[in-house]
Amino acid sequence: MSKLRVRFAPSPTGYLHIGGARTALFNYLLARKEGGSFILRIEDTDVARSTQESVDAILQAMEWLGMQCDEGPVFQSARFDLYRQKVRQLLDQGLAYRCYCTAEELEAKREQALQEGRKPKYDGTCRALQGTFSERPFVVRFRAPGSGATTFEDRIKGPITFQNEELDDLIIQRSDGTPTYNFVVVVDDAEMAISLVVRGDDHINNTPRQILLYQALGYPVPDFAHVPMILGADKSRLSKRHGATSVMAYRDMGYLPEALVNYLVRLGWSCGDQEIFSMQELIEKFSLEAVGKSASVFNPEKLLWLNAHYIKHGDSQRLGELLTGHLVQKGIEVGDGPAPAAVVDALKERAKTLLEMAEQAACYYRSEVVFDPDAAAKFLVPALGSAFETLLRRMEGEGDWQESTLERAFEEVLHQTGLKFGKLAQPVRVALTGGSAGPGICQIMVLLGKERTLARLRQAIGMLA
RNA sequence: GUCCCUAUCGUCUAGCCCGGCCUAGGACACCGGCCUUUCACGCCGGCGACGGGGGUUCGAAUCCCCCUGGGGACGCCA
Repeated sequence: MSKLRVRFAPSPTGYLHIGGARTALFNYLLARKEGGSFILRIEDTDVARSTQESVDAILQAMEWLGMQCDEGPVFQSARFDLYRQKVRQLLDQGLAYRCYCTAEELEAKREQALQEGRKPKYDGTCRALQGTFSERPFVVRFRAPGSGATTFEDRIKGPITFQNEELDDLIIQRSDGTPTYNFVVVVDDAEMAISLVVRGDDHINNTPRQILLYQALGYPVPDFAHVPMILGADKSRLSKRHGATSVMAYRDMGYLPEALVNYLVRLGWSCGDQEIFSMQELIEKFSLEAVGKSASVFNPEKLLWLNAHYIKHGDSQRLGELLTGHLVQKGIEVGDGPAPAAVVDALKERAKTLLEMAEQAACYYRSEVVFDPDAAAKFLVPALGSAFETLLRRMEGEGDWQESTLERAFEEVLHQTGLKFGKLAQPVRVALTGGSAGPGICQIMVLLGKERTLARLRQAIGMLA
């Protein structure tokens, strides 16, 4: 059996979409599992809409997700000679013909057909034109068979058949001389020896036309696997109005790539009851046989849960570096504050995203405490004045600033003041962080360090008076 | 309108191919409880589905047909 060759072929007309990322992932996983090749091809035949920024954005997103390709990126815009030659070949063999109908005429016919309830396919006006030369601009159409049927065995959906009469003579070369998608995708997949095409199931309708083209060009037909779409909560095609659809937007919102990868692959694919998969495990366990046939709804809540899981179990050092990035984004310098990794250790249980964690972490780095008005009003009450004084004095004299020691010191203060733990801890938490939620009170003091802890205690005493 | 795909809890899904083990399993969310120094984490429990109708069969979530619902395509976009 020959080696598996798969590809991901995005068009550079925007950022990498969540759906595209999942398709790419399926391809990547298969290639790695089978020891095959994963090829990246940039489909930029629409010169007007393709941009370098989009190419960069796609590359960046793929790298972030951890997918590296074995070949490419191959740019279709650099292969126009090849396509032109193939168009020539079909023309010479009479398998394609020139069509002089204008875009306006076609549009009018299409609308009329749709209105009359007919299928809006090309009526074949220029099909029989022979040896007629005209100076008018023309497109090249593929001469599709008008009868018979085209069948293929989809690796996910099973056998699919189309009656050829449903297909029309599609345009393979535009009037400006550039080739169109359905043509180049066939030429490239064949020339690049792609053995399996894994793509979104919105391409199912294109498949029979493409198979006909493979045959006309004398190429072997590859296997196909059409992956179901991702829908929004209202079951319509996933779009911006359902939330972020850009892969990189998730990074900016504080998601970990492993969480997105895990979520995306599990969406439409499963392996028993297992929910958590590392990339390595996915490579071992992924298979097209276990991919579902129906579309699935994108569920942000579950992605969030996975993200929380990976934050909880991730390496603190690495997470600390990522957290620093988010802190800087918020205009907060980490310079003289606690080590980010230590902050991560204190907060990893209570943040679902790194962005959330950055918000919770801000108070350990800012020089000024930002008080939550409700919390301050409730806990920073005058009656606590003397207890705070006692605590301040005890802490001023503490030479061993670490959690276990501070806990003993705190206990002493409780004993002296006769207060229950919660009665003092909560107000102190507000004094130290500005809010009423967070890590253990002594853990906070350690993060803050002696100097800042004392300063904030003094500030609070000032507020109580 | 035509063609194609599809159909198990609100959502992701297991089971379906090889009918009985399914009084349909897991996960997210939600609700309740436990733990607790706050917020979380964690743990325990609960709620909750085979779209409808016909067949086939001793027996169907599982096989067949129809209907309905949902999605996609019908571009000189990809």
